[in-house]
Amino acid sequence: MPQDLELAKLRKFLKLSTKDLAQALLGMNLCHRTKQGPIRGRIVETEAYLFRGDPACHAAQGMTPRNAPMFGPAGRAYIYFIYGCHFCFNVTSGAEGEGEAVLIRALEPLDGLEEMRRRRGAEHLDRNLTNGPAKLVQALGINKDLNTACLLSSELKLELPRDYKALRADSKVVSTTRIGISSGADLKLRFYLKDSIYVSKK
DNA sequence: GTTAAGATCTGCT
DNA sequence: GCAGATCTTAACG
Repeated sequence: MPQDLELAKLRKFLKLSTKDLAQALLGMNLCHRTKQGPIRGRIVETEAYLFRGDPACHAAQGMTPRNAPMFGPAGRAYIYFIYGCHFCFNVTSGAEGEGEAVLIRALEPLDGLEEMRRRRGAEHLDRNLTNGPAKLVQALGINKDLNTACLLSSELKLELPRDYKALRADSKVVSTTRIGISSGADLKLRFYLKDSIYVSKK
């Protein structure tokens, strides 16, 4: 697909509501172009965090220095540090001024597997390289410098694969409650591709 | 200035 | 299955 057409389609996706975008992102690719070559994975699991009615959202109490990217335009990176040792990566979403984002929770490794293994340290099964929000950040070499980066034009990009439509036609999307939160625990805002073996948890 | 909680992962039992 | 690692953020005094 010509690049400008792909960009136009991606921009359309970014106008979706956060909940719809969280589902639409399943089957898209995330690619980090590093000095060691591209590291790429297909998104298989996401969670939506909403500005209104969602106490688990980082932006639920309004804008702070940390969550400011969530209030900016859709399609940027929101990267934060958690538990003293991990980073998580989100795609900002929703209208400007509304603090919303989609947490990317798991990828299916596609390219740069050697580099992923190196970055993850130990000898890992392929499915253990990127089946968790902090794991995929580590595998792709995403760092805080990429916070607020545009995901259509920076070294870290969303891609619409050629087989996106076909893949989505074949794959069922499951929605469940989100992982690792205590407030807003009843909201079914986690989505994953049903048959993927690369999700963080069934 | 101090404090408590946190959208996790790993290794050990 | 559970505890420990490890530190930023934001709320509170």
